Amino acid sequence: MKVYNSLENFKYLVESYDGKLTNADRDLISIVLGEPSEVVYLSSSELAAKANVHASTVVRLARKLGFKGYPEMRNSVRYDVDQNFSFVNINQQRRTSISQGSNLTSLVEGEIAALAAVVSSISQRQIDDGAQLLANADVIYLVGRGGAAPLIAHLDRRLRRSGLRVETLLNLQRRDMAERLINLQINDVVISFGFQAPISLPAGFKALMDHAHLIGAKTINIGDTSILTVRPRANLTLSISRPDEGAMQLRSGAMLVCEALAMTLANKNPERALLGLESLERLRTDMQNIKGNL
Amino acid sequence: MKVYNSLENFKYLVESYDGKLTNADRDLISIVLGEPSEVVYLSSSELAAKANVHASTVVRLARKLGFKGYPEMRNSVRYDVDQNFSFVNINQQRRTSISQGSNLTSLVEGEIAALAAVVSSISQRQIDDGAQLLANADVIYLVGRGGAAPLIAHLDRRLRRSGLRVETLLNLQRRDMAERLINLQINDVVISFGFQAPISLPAGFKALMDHAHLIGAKTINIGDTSILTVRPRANLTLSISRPDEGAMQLRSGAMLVCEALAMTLANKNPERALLGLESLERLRTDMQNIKGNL
DNA sequence: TATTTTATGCAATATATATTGCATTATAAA
DNA sequence: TTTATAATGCAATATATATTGCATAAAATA
Repeated sequence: MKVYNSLENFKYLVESYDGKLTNADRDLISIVLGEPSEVVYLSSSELAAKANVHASTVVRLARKLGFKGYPEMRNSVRYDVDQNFSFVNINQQRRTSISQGSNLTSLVEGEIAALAAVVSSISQRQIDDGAQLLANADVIYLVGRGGAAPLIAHLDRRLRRSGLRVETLLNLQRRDMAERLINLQINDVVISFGFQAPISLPAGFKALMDHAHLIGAKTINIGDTSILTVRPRANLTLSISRPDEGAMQLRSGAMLVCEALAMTLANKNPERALLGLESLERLRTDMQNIKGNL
Repeated sequence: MKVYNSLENFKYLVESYDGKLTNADRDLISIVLGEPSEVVYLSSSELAAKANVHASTVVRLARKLGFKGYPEMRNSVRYDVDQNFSFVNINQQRRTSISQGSNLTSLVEGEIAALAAVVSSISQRQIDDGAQLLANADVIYLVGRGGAAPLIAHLDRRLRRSGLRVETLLNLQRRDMAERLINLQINDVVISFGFQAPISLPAGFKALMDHAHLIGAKTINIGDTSILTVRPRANLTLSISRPDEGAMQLRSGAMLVCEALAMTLANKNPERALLGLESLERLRTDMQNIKGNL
């Protein structure tokens, strides 16, 4: 994208324009300055209509102000508008720095932007729905491949502590997967993770989903935006979009969504969670009496 | 301007689309969802170029999703973008969800604060030092208990891809730990994780450190601020402080530090990293020839 | 593997957008 | 008011963007 310097700022150009500006020009300018975020989407004739002038006048104004034509003027306005939204700015900064070495600061900035993006891609409602599914679950299966391992490790631990029964199916091949899913029941839930689908979906994903649907077990898909495109669909799909899709190995956004699920769930039935912790404690003590630290 | 109802939300349309979405579609969709505020300004062919597909594919995707053509789809995205980036909306979401259990937005805010804190608790210098230690390593041992599992899973994967030999020692008891560490050599590195020390240190942590120092292996400790208090000290200690110390289960900050280490390392000896990826690729192919998807 | 079905890129075409010459109208100066 | 000057709209043209039929390539299926 072309980088405009401050001298190309639309308002500045109008202010410092030396020649005469007609009434038609004034009308146009006041529309551009008054509702720039609308104008960025308008064609020359649309803008002209808004000001009750002819498209050619729009083009001529752009010329007057030093642009090559109307599209160039509109780009300038677009740039001005985008500047006002700091989000966009952060994203740009990150993209440029990501290509270089590691650099802790830029990494932090990037992840912060990724987390900020979570709010716009997932709604609280979806989290609540997910937690409800889990709350009713008998056994929860966590299915995924390599990149999802940290997510699965985290969710596994959190769910167990909430007193739930969890089975993790990590990096399994089709046949092993089938073997492990043979006991899938109607009240179970399958959470599968996938990034950059269809590359990193669990092996035999389609069969897995079909089987779950047949049995009547609920399914949840968690991943980046590519998870939206896989079929058959899960009962609930949580897709986390991030600005630099694919570039980054970290799944901070997805991790956070998992945590939100776990937290909401723990809040939902605190008795069960307490029970889970108690039995964990008991188990610990018992183990300790047998041998050393757990 | 046309008012779109929620049913026209781009993401919703993708999610609820019944037919098949191809890889080209996926690429396009992930660009649209990943950087919507760029996409709103793009023509069909510009968007196509970004996804390395042909403009016609863009038009056809728009049709698939129920739009009359590309311009209509772009309008929908424009509407989505305008909605999401308006501060009003964000505030609304916060207000409605704050009354309920977990609250995604506040979770996001908390994690963002935690990440921001990383920069002030860890220096680039420490990351570089850590990467240097790892670069010289023969075998890298990752040692930790429950809460560190996601961190270890992530680092394990990343380091292997950089062509390093990794041993993970997760949730082991003293005797098993001893067994696994019997081969520790002078050129090896032990990374141990601990949070809320001394509670969640690996079992037999002290013995582990003593042994490593005796052998001459390097040691790195990663954890929250409590890791600073354990003795004996590691050669390098990376302690990540977070504002709400202890309250949170997520180790986003620590995860980020691990990623920074991995990235710096990968940058340090790209040849080795390439080698790692190559042999991974070869292994994959070989496995595939034997049976199904890996 | 062979065969069918589906998706894709290319190139031709259609449509939308932008620009310009010219006639007309509005504005400014005498 | 008259005349000169400039601005505007109109319609023609140029350019950019979008769409579609068709041949080929890729994927799914048998």
